[in-house]
Amino acid sequence: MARKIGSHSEITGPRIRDAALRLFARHGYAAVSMRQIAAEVGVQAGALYLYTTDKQALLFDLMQDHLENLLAAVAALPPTETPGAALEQFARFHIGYHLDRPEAVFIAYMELRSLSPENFVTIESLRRQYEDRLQAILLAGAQDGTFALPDAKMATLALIAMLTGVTNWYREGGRLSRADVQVLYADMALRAVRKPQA
Amino acid sequence: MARKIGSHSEITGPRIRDAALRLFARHGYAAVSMRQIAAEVGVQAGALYLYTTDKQALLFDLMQDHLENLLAAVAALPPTETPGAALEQFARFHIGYHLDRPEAVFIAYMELRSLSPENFVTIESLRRQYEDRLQAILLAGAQDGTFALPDAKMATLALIAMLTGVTNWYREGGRLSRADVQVLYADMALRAVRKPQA
DNA sequence: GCTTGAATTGAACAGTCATTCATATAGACA
DNA sequence: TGTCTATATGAATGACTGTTCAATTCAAGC
Repeated sequence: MARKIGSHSEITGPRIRDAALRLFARHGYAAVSMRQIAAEVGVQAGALYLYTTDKQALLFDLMQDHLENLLAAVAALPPTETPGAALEQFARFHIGYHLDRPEAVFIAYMELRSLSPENFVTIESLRRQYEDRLQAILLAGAQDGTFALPDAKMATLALIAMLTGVTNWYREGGRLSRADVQVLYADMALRAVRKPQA
Repeated sequence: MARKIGSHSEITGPRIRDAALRLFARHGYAAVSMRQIAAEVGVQAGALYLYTTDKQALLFDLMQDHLENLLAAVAALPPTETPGAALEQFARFHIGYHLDRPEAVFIAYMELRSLSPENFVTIESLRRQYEDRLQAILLAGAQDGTFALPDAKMATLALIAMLTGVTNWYREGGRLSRADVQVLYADMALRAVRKPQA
């Protein structure tokens, strides 16, 4: 059989990426075979190679797309008046964006070790760009006295770890709503770095 | 060749577990073959099966041992006077213990999905027992007014994610010493949950 | 109706996988 | 010195791996 009705490149391509995203997130890159991905799409394994050069490229493209979208989204946030407001905005954005894409987030943080060395460099640089946005907020707040930070880099990584951790347990329809979680995490983040009242 | 000088069960067994721990942490359970583990130990793949029933049991035993040791260690901490002191002690313990065993920690948090369903239940229960210790501290502090916690369970998970994140970036001999990191993280954890001065 | 070409198949390739087992070895004990 | 046995080998098993490619199918354009 060849081209079926409604089964063109524009459809199969995204479906392959969707399936790979889901399977990589659930079982891990190494544990997923090209045949499994193909089966999920309803296609033979050979057909995947019309849409990706190899398995590694499939992973890399997923991670790169995710991080570039993340960077574009954070860059499009409206300007804020104070470092405190900026941190709150960042925390809420981070939580919201990550809760919308748990699989992509999971892969981007967990499958770094599955990348080839060259691909790792590229992805790591994107990830650092994102971290730098938070770090800039923290540094601005340290300068104007809003925040008390013995070490800005460490605080950045600590906050990102805390905020990203939400994807480990949050379940739609659970006890807490998305808005609840956004408010509570933003609040914890602020308290963790804000200078105590003198 | 058979038994070499100084190569008995009591030596080979631990060496296999060490090699598996290191390789699983670096490349992931699915990406590591029994032959790689055997090669690391300097033995043929078949010999591994004198020490483990299969690859899954190897992973499970590593995780179970780690978590049981962790629980025993946290249970042996000296008693504290106040919830604030307890949280500080817990944070410092968590950081210190985890920095000492980055590989075991990494595996215990990352390879949950590689466990068989029955094994997952066992490991998940151990993990929850540990989280419950932190949650008990937070609840005690909420009760006596030390902490301000809209949601204790969420705060527990947020703090653990933050504290555990240290293993992602800490490197021996880097800019910050272990003691630095312990102090700074404990401080951030306390500030994140302590009731603001009225 | 015929040709073109994109989309897909399905078989094949050369490895690697976890696991098993008959066989061999060497240290311990008699 | 000879036997026993824990320890290990290395070959074999059958299944699965990522990837390639000639052959096939079918929708669209003339």
